[in-house]
Amino acid sequence: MTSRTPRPRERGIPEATVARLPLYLRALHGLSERGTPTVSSEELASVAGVNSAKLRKDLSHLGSYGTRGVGYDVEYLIYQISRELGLTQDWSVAITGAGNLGRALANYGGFGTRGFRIAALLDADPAMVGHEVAGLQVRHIDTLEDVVAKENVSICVIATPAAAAQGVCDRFVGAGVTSILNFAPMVLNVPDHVDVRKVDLSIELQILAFHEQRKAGGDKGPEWVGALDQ
Amino acid sequence: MTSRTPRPRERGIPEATVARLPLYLRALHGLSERGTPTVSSEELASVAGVNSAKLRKDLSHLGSYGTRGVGYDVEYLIYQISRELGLTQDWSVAITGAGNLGRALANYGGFGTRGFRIAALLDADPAMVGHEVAGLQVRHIDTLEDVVAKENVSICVIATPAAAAQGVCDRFVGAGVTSILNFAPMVLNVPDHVDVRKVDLSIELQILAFHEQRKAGGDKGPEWVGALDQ
DNA sequence: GCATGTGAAAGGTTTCACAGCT
DNA sequence: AGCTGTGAAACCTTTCACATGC
Repeated sequence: MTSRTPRPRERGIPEATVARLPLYLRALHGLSERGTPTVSSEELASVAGVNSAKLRKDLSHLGSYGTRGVGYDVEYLIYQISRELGLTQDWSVAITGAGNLGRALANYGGFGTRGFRIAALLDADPAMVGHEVAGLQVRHIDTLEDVVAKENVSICVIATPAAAAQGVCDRFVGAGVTSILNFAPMVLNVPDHVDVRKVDLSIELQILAFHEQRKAGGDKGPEWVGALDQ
Repeated sequence: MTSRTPRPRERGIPEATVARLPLYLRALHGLSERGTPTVSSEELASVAGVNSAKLRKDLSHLGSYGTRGVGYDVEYLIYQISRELGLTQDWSVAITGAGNLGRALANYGGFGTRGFRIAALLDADPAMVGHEVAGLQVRHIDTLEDVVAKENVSICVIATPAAAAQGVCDRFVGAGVTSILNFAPMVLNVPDHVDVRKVDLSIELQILAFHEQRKAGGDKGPEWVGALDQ
């Protein structure tokens, strides 16, 4: 606990901003492919689905990369955001669970592109081992520590059944992995220095159900709950 | 449209709270299965992975469902949260895209359980139509409007390639759907009264990469502060 | 005694509106 | 003129700490 932060005066980019940078990056790649040289905060914000004040404030945390009266240079901004996110290097990712979801993730195109490399797809089922998925041979979970060490894995994806998730997580953490993306519907227990992000389908559905119920119930006069920024 | 059960504070549950209610619900179901009759905010918070002050504040927005000096009745709280989230009724869900991801979602157990029913799995590929996935026959996307009307679909899941997502989205919105869960890596354009939530793998990875870079980039000091708290 | 429920404080995020630069 | 970058205001979320009630 007590993370004192003695002095590391890192450039503190707000979490909310970090979470939106990938969105801007994607929008910029789209503009880049269309050959657009510069873009205003208004245009970029519109493509990314946020408002322009928020976009400008977000970008201001990275530095002054725009030109007043003109806008932002698309390629330059792509580079700066990529660098900030750590995408100018490649990250090795190990996926655990070669079921429907694991295979879907392995096949996901955007996965293997810029910044990430799938180092391995692991599964506990011997019958699954050796099968080829997305150009990778499924390896047995027993090789986890080997894979992490040899492939220099620093990010892992857990796509196992809930019952197996904590065990797999512990092994990854023991092997030195400090970033985990968890698709299993459960809360993972990890030491403080490990980052966990979770993606939970049923939670998303339940949140939608809540708002849907509000709309259907439409009693008094409170206006729409409306879709906020995506 | 008739008399409703008067609720203490039906109005204005904060978004942040709504997003955590499913977490509490899952923790409570776990306790319920183990036969636990009551639980304190401290215990429940620990299982759900939040701190107790936050949990109490969250629950206070639903009403006063605890007993001072004792805690919360597990079954009663499950009911109250379920009702608040709109899970005491069943919601029909249509999934579009019978690729790897769509099949993974259709097979996802927690999906078909409490509160949600998969009404249809749609795909644009004629070769895919008719195949059985998770006890459902894949139907052609042309039947979208039919399915929404006949099955009373109010929530849809988009698991198509990015290029097809906006078109599918427009058709769902045109058919009257007002809640969308989007897995395609793009920003959907919808009218204000439609709710969109997005799940984006590459965004999650990029956020992890950002933090991973921070860890690696800081001074070399191994700040293994490994406090197994919580 | 003990744990909830809640004002108040602290911290974070979004929006506003305009100064400042091109 | 046009658009960025940014203090300040408004708003939202989390945490604190303790009065309240079983």
